[in-house]
Amino acid sequence: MENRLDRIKKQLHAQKYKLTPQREATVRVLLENEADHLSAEDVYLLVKEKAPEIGLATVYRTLELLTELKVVDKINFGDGVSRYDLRREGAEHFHHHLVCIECGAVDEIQEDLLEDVEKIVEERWRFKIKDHRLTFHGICHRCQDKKASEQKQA
Amino acid sequence: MENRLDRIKKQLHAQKYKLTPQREATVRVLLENEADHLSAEDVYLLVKEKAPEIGLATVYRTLELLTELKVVDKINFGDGVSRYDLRREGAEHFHHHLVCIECGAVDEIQEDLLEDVEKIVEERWRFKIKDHRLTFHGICHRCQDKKASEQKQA
DNA sequence: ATTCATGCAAAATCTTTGCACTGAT
DNA sequence: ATCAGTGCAAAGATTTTGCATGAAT
Repeated sequence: MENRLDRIKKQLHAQKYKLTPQREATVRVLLENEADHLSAEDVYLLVKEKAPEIGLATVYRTLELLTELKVVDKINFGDGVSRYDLRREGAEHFHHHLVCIECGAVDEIQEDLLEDVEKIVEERWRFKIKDHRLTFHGICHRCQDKKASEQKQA
Repeated sequence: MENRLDRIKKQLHAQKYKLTPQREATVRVLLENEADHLSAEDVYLLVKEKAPEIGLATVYRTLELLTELKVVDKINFGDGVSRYDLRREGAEHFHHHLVCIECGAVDEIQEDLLEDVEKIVEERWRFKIKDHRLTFHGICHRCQDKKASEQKQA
């Protein structure tokens, strides 16, 4: 964990930004909640637990900065808010998401899976791909199981 | 064009909704600007040209209704606004988008391309896919050409 | 009459901005 | 002394909601 924080610190320094206590607290929250997909408000509340003096605007500014540096990716699942997701280290591309329309859970797919598709798109549409967003909406395995056992009950 | 309007009318009636003049004007705007990716505000301004008495709230309510009926898809390219995109008739899945980070143009890919990927996701993650969103961010062929000719100039 | 839909304005959200202030170089 | 970074409050932008009115059955 410390390693990743240090690495992020270096990324900031490389662009002449400082890792202030507020920024560090924000990054720590992101690292500690990597599996979640926190909104700015979510991050704010979590940071506030450890550093109560921080302002929401600072969180927004930090998240914007981290997005610029590609430390996090800003995503939108269609509810009204932006969410922030840490990039995995060494990940070439942004990972994909599975959004469950029953329970709202968001699972991640780290595998690329799009290599072939991207090759086709680059060739056939002559489009130079820099980034992508892929989200599937459907029913997660947990909700499928739950339904199946409910069927059995009846 | 009339055919599609009629078909949408039937979809509304099937769910006990009426195609009011305001809704019809909104649908017409969507049909006439199918290539674009209009925000609610965009739609509102275009509808207003033909039916100046319409209110913005009605446009929002109509777009929400059309989204529910899967006549349009609501998408978000990361700027702060939702955009509304007509589903192609007979299209099994929502189409994909190419967003140019230079000029902002949004091109569409009607081809599915994801069949193999979806099969893998359904099997390996046991996720029942109902819908998807795939957007590539990069440089469109027009901007690539522009850059190339500028290079030649210099 | 009843019901659904509308227009308008107000409210609710989410996000950004202005500004005075602080802290590190 | 400078300058990036911060907190707070205000402003902005987008979207939703309440309510009186209007249209259609």
